[in-house]
Amino acid sequence: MLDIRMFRDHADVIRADYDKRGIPHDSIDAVISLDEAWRKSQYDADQLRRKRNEAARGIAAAKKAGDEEAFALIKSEVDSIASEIEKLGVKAEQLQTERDAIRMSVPNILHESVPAGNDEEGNTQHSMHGMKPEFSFDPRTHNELIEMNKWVDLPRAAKVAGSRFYFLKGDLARLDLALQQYAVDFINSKGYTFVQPPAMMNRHAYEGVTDLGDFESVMYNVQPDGLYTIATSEHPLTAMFMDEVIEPSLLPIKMVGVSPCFRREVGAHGQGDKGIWRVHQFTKIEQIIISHPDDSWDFHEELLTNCVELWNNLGLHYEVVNICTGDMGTVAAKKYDLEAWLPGRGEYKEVVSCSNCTDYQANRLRMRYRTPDGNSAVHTLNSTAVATSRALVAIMEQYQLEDGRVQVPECLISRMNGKTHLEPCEW
RNA sequence: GCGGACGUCGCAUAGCCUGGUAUCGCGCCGGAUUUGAAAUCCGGUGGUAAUUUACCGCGGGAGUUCAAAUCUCUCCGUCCGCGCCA
Repeated sequence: MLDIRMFRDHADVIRADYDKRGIPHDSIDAVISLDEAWRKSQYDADQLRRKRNEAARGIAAAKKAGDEEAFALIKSEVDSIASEIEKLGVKAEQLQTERDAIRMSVPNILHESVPAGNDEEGNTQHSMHGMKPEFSFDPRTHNELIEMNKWVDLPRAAKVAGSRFYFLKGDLARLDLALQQYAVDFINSKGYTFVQPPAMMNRHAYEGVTDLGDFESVMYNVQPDGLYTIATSEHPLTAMFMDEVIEPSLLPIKMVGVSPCFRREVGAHGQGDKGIWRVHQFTKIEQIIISHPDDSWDFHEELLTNCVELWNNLGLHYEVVNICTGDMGTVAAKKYDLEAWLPGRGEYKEVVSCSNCTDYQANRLRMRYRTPDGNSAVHTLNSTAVATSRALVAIMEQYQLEDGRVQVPECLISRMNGKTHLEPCEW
C-alpha cells in the first residue's frame, strides 16, 4: 500500500508509474477524490465533537451544583449534536474504507531501472553465470531421472494427499537436506540471523503481506482455526515486526529463514509442470531484510550478490533477469529472477526471486522506525536463497550422467557424508 | 481441555474499587553545559487533520451513560497452576 501522502503531494509520480505500466489513471483519481471527501467529513465531524465536548464540560459542574435546569439544557444541546456526529461519522468511515480498498489495489512505484514491457517477454538479461554443461548423450528431464532412480513417489503421494504432492526418497531426499543446511550456513555467515518462523498465520497478519487474490488461489485455509499455511517464510518474517516502532539503531534487521512453503497452485496445469517443478509443498531458504529507506537499494544488490555466490558455489549455469513492468506484480518496486538452465528441457526456468518492496508492505503492516520528525515506514526486501525442490531439478538436470546417476555438487559432498553420486533407490 | 490472574504510547508502570484533562520511571531524539564523553539541567517522544489548535486513542467489538482506561457483555491474546502431549 502506498503512503496516502503520495496521493496528496506527489500524485504525478504515481501517474508516471501508471503510464510506465500502461494502465489508466482511474484508481488514482478515485483515491484522491475519496480522500478529499473523507478529510472534509472528518474535519466537520471533529468540529462537532469539539462543540459537544465543550458543552459537556458544563455538565459536571451543573450536576455537582445540583442545577437540574442547567443540566437539562446542556443535555438537549449535546443530544442534538450527537446525532449529527453519528451521521457524519458513518459517512467518514465509509469514505475511508472505500478509499483504502482502492488504495490497496494501487501497485508500488517502480524503480527507474525497471525495463518497460507487457509480459515476461519484456524481461531483460542482467547477467549470465557458469558454463552451460555439455553432454555426450541426450540429457534427460528431471521427470525421467526421478522416475528411473525412484527418488520421488508421486502416485502414492497422490493417494495419501493429492496430486502435486510427493514423497522424496533416498539420496535425493538427503541432497534436499544438505542443500538446506548449506544455504542456511552460507547466508548465516553473511551476518543474517537464522530464524525458523511459524508455518501458519492469521488473516490479519497475512493481509499485510500479500495480494487479496492470493487468499483464493495460493494459500491453504486451515479450519476450524481460520489460519493460513504460509506460501513462503517471507510472509511471517516480514510480518514479524508489524505494528512496531523499530529503533533506528536496530536497522538493518537481516534474517535467513527456512520453512516449508504451501501453495494451492489453483489453475496450474500442463506438461511443463510435471514432476516436482511445481508442487503444493516445498522447502525454501529465504533472505529477509528490514532496512532504513536510504539503504534498501544497496541491500537489494547485496541480496542478489548472495544468491549469485551461492548458486556459483553450487556450480550451476543460470542467468539473472531484470523483471519488466508488465511481469512485476503489485508489491515489488524492482525484482531480479535467477533462471537456471534445465538441459533436459532446453529452457531457463525461474529458481530465485529477489525483490525490494520499499515501503509498500511496511505501510500496510505499520512497521515504522523512529525519526526526529516522527515515525516513518521502513523498507522490506526479500530474496530466495534456495527453493530446494527447484534447485534439485536444476542439479539433477545439469549434473546428470549417461547412466542416469547424478553427481553431487562439490560444496555439498561433505554434508552428504562424502557421497559423490546420487544412487538409485531400490523401490 | 480445566481453574486463576492479567492486557494502559518503544519498554515498564499508576489510574479502575468510587465514571468527568493519560501518571511516574527507563530508553530514544533535540538543546544547554563540556576539548570530547559521562554526569546534570531543559524540551520533545501514540494516530489523524485544515497542525500555536482540534479530534481520536488505554487488546478488538458491542452495550449502559450527558460522559467509559474505569461499569456490563463478548471475542482475541498473554502469564501462572493442573491435565494431555512430540
